[in-house]
Amino acid sequence: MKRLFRIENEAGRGIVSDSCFAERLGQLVELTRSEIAALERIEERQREVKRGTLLQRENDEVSELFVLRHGWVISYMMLADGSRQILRLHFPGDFIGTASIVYEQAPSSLAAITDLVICPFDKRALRILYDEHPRLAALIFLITQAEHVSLTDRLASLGRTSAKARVGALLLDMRDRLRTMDKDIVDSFPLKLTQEEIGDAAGLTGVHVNRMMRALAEDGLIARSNGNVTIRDGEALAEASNYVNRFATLDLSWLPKAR
Amino acid sequence: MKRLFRIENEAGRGIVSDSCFAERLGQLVELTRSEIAALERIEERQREVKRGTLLQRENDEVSELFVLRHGWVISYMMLADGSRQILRLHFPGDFIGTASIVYEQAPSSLAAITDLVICPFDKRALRILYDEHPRLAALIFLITQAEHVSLTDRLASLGRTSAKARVGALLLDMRDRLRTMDKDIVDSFPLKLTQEEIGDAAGLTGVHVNRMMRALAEDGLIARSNGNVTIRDGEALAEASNYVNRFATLDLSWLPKAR
DNA sequence: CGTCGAGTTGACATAATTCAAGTAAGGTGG
DNA sequence: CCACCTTACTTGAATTATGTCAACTCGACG
Repeated sequence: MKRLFRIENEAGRGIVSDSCFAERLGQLVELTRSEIAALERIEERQREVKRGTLLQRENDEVSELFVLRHGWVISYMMLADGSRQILRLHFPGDFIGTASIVYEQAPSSLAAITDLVICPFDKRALRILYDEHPRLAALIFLITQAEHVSLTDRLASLGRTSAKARVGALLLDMRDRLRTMDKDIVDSFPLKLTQEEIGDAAGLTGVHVNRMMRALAEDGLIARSNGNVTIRDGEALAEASNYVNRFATLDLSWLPKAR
Repeated sequence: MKRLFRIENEAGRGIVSDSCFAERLGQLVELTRSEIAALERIEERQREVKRGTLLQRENDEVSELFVLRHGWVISYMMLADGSRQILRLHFPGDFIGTASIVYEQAPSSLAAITDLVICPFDKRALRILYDEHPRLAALIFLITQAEHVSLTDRLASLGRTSAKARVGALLLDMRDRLRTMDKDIVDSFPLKLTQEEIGDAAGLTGVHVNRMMRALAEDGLIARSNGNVTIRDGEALAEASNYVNRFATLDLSWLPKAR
């Protein structure tokens, strides 16, 4: 039997239902029974995906978006000269593929960095939410707006900060976002990306990422050991990297009433 | 008497009502009478703003968003070292300040590059749209998603393209976006930004922007005369700058029915 | 007529890339 | 279980793109 009501677990999060969407949206507000039922109805069966798989290819037709349940995903664009820009790292709980809501052809590719579990959702189902569960539609809007602001921070990072700062900001962002879903993570986490991938995210070469991570380690700001990164002085690193954690305070006050 | 029905004017756009919002959303779909009435009800009186005014200051409390009716606005962030990243240029028809929907404190500043006319709108009114006019809420979502994809293109531009390409892409973006609202603009437009401002948008210094614009002119891709820019070979410039016009095709098929 | 902001240009400094070579680590087949 | 192969990481030297600093021009404006 599905658990339909919010239960506080040790992490302080509500476990709401088997639905990924309900799980994600339930982090922000307490969902009603009818909202949960609606989400379960429109959600397709969850799918397992092997590491390295391309979930979505740039310019291909798409009509699905996903909630990522387990694993890491990157979204990226390829440029004419063969270089790659990683637009976003996606962690468990994230909405992915939301750009396909607006375009029939995907503006970016999505690739599985690790084995995944994803929950697909046809974008046409959004209409049902807008018609019958306005609060859920508003929550999805709200999440995508927070993503927007986060992207804005990255733009400033690439446009106006040093290589060292860009790498530092990326690491802090990873730590904070992983921590929201997994309270076991405090300051250490497995860095599942290659240095080249970090470079493609930060607008640098892999070689230079290597030097910058070394430099950060020498400064005592981070430590590395067999694939794990530890933030040793988060305050100083945030200061040096111009990093702000945007996850603190979302304004939910304007949301419509639940139905 | 207000004109409530869509009328095709010489530019092929529907003139819908005195409401800025209705005007903007009416570009995408044919609005119903009740939708227009709802927009007019929640929209505050339009406001004139002098060039140079700060509409919104980073970290200040905000609860309004705007539609820009006339003039140019920039949104930007300041970094700790005093450098500035311009996040977005805003032209007539744009929604501005949408990030404040999610946060109580503004994540970025908004400044008037020219004299403006803006139409303010309290974010709490969004609730009314979600409750009573789902299609309008969905349209706003759709517009912000298109903005998101556009930001994504800029990220790739800053992260992975040369200074010349960044300046080229910025100029093409300006041309295309100005053209959507003003059909008189074909390939020439007044460049109301200083070279330093262009630099702050492209992640470059003003001095280097100067050199790159000169280089683009020498290549025959653009021409400049007393504050105006002309795109002389848009195809070649787009090619060289890795620029794609994303305005072509928004997918409206999933929108809920009008009320 | 003088001042001020913006654009222009040159010389020099520096950050990041490129190229190249070598090392460590993990996975696979015999 | 070892030998091999591949992939990622590391490091140095040379190169290039972009930034910095400083001086000069030009036009707008009071």
